[in-house]
Amino acid sequence: MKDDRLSAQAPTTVTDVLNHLEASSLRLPKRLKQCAEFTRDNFHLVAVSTVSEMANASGVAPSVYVRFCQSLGFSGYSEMQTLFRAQYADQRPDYEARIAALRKEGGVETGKLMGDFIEAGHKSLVSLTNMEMSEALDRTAQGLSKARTIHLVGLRRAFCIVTNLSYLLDKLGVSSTLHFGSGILHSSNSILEDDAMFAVTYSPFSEETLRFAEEVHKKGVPVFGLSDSFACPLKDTSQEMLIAREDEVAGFRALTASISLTTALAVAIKAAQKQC
Amino acid sequence: MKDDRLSAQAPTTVTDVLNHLEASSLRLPKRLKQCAEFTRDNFHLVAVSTVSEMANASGVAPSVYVRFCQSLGFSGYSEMQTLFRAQYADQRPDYEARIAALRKEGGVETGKLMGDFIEAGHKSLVSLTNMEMSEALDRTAQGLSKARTIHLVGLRRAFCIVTNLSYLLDKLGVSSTLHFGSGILHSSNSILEDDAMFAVTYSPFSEETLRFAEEVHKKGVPVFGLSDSFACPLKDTSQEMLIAREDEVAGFRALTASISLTTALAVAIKAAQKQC
DNA sequence: GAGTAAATGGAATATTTTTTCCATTATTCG
DNA sequence: CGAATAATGGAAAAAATATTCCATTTACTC
Repeated sequence: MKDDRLSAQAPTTVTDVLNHLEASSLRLPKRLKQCAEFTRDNFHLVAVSTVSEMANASGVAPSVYVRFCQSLGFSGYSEMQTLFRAQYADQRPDYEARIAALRKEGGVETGKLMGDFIEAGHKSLVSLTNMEMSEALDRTAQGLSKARTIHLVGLRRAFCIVTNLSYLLDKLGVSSTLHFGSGILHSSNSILEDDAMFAVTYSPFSEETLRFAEEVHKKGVPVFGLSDSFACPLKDTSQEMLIAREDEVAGFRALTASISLTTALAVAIKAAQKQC
Repeated sequence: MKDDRLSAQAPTTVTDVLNHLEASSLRLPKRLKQCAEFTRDNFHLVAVSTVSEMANASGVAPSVYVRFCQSLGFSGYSEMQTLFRAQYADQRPDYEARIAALRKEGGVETGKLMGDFIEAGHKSLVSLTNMEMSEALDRTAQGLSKARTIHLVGLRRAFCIVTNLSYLLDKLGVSSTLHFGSGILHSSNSILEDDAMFAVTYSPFSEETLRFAEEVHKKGVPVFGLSDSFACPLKDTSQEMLIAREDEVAGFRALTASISLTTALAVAIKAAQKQC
């Protein structure tokens, strides 16, 4: 608004928009400021909301929200929304065009790669969204919260997940033990009856993890599992099974859904402990 | 279509829809099958696309796509889209209502928690989407691909990320060393001039990681950094800096964006090596 | 404190999007 | 092979959504 040269041309990336909001929100009039603040804090809603929804949520009239978009340099809400929607779409024509330059300079088309992984991440998160999993997470948290110590097991790809869980539980003051390295099976003596186990394994499932879980299960210790598929044999030894289906890019799967799920799990365990 | 009782009432979760698609897609007529298949593979697009877009992408007329939605039990496309959009929105009225039951039974409101982390995940991924980061990732991959061995450093929260990267690089046949535990500083003798370092630290930044990176940098070894903020002191010692801003839920941050970014990085490094 | 400029909200309009309808084409079954 | 049923695509109608316009309010300047 202050600088017409800047606002005359629309931002070309989401980050541009956010930076712009950060910079200009101070000297904006009341209602436009409300738009700027709400949008800054909830920018992920632009792609899936109508102007009216954004305007209501910001506490302003739809016409004001449109004017807000225009003050950012867009022709209106639709144009801004298109930018925010672009990242979800397979076809990113604009994006592709801009990447072309990179490719010519001998780049490895990394931009496309990152876009693909981001898209896969969104997909993984969407498929994580469902009631049954919420309820399973709740029961898992309840079960694990009763344990004296939670034994964390996961090898190879899954190791990163239990590593993260171990850090979080430690920070939250929940007692846990991280099992790793070869010969984890031999450590089953250290697991007592009032403990619990959280085992993670992805397809192709780790024999070692499965056998460890089985052994512990036979001792009467409750086992809780996380995997990427319902076909995981952990379901036979687990009291409760969490599934995080991860979308793949060129044969590689980022653990996006798993890390969100287990972070939520850590907080839920703590919450469940507090309640007792 | 075959069973009117089933299709008469709309699915209430995204997973319901996907399961339904899985089950019924075989015996569907040609065009509806196209809709089912495209939607199954690209369900994340429903929230951000118009019928025409979905129809075009499926290779059918808009009217056919609407009929497809109706065959799933929805009144039309709009109703189906509302379901897919719900998970992005702060206000999940329907969802909340269903969770209420859980809460009463003494649950810890875990369902809400998981929803919050999923939403935060989407947000983190959205803010990761921008050109500059794509280009920085590309340069980082190029730089690291030239190293004899990549030294991975990250403590506490960041450890999970380097752990994952270590696994991926190993699987890809790229030489790397994972540094961990106390006294990592002493291991700097093992880092040679034609190596490179990838250091990860999140706010509040780990002194140990920063000093390690600095020391290695002084030896003339290229350092590449990943953090959650531009304020990270790693930028002074790093040749290139990657930023993954993570959204928080109740003071906790899931490493959603970081894990997507580093998974893409691993693949990009391999791609860069192949090219030389 | 009056006059001017900017900001605002609601209503009217324009545009886009969804949905229904129907004529045409394909498929199934006798 | 022909009749009946189902499926399809295009176009018209309906609905929802975005945008503009303007009267009113608010803030600022002198």
